[in-house]
Amino acid sequence: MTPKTGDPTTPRERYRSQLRAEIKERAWEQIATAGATALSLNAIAKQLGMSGPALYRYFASRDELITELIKDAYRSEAATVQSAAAAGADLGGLAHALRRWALDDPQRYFLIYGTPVPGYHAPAEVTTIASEIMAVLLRACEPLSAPAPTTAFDEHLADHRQWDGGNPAATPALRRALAFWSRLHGVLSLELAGHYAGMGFDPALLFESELSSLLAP
Amino acid sequence: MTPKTGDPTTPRERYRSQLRAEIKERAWEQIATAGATALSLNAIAKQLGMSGPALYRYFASRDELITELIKDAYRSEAATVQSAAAAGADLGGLAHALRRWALDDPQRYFLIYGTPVPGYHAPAEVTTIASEIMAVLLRACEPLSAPAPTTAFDEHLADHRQWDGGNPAATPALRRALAFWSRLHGVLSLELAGHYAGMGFDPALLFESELSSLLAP
DNA sequence: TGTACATCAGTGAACGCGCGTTCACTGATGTAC
DNA sequence: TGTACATCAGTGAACGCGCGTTCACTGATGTAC
Repeated sequence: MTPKTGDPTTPRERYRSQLRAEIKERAWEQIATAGATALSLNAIAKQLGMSGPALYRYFASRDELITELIKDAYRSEAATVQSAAAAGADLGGLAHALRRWALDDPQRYFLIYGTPVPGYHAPAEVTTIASEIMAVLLRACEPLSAPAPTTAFDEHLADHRQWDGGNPAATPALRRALAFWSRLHGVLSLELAGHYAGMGFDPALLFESELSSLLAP
Repeated sequence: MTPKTGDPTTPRERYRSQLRAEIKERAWEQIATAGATALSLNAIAKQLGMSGPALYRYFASRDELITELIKDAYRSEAATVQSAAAAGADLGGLAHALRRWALDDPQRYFLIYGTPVPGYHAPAEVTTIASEIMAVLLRACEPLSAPAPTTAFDEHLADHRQWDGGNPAATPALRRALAFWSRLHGVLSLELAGHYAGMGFDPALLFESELSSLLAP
């Protein structure tokens, strides 16, 4: 009957992880409102109706909180793409899932893909998750690979593929996955930052146009 | 002999604009080192060997300084693309010029294309410069437009082109310019933010690959 | 079931910091006669 | 050319602010016998 050590089901531990989650939620709200650099522990505490120092029971420092948020952002992106793939989505389906994920919370998107902070190094776990995401994209690219002429970039890739985790994919699939990833972020980052705003067309249609350029070249 | 009012050649005025320029230079150095949000007037003043309040002779506030830096960033991008075009560069030449411009100072790139600050609205001049840049890209796209089949996005663009300043370009050229712009920023933003870092291939070759996808589809 | 003790959440005061910005003032530079 | 005045750059003190973080402490919750 006695819970094992570390079992997260004792009342105290449930309360702890619940409050941790609540702190993160408020942090996301703040980031959405004023950007990640404006995130303040004291402000979060005030919103939760408690004093600033109380948060130190749950996060060792402001930096640890932000690191946790970054990890969560990566995890949610990975979960999005993985569950879409599990539901049988093809490359186009993944693209739409990723777009929805990005539009759902632009500041979460920018926490990963926005302006890098000089000197900041992401935790190791992030690299792992990023390559899991790439692996899903890569798998979705394989069935599309036609026997197209090999490019100079293909040859380069054949010699430099530290990133596919020993995936036996052909280099045309690698190239397509990289193009997919890049074009996707091209449209998304410009759209989310508002750079299409004055132009009057619907970014969704540009997204579709870029997507179709990837599905059958 | 008496200089006209506002003539920037009196010693005092030359000194003024020189010191303004020096302040901006230090500001760029700070941004490159610690990011734009860490920019501090007091720190700049200290680097220049003067007291903090002295800077208020040259900029009304921290916000005005940052706005000025953003404008300068846009101006330097426009100058880059315009002088390349004036030197006879085609679309590929413009792409390389833009890439060089971005790599030359990543934080300057991110000041324009990085994480947007919620609530911040760029000054009107910026919109003007942005559309000048697009106009150059558009002109470079026109000679490339083949009589390809019209897409759904083409039709949409035909009805929504507030952004080309009355340019009579055909919609295929518009579409190509938008794809060019988006793919360019896709590769550049991912590269400059270090997202290709763990992958081991040369981003320059991916850039070339993406570029060639635009030149002759 | 009740008592004695350990664990832990949260508080309030305090520290030191650096920030943007204002203000009255000094001293040098330029202008007018 | 020299004197009287206006302009303007830069200083140092000061204000108020909010930040992250530490520390000793209170009071509630859980644990052991």
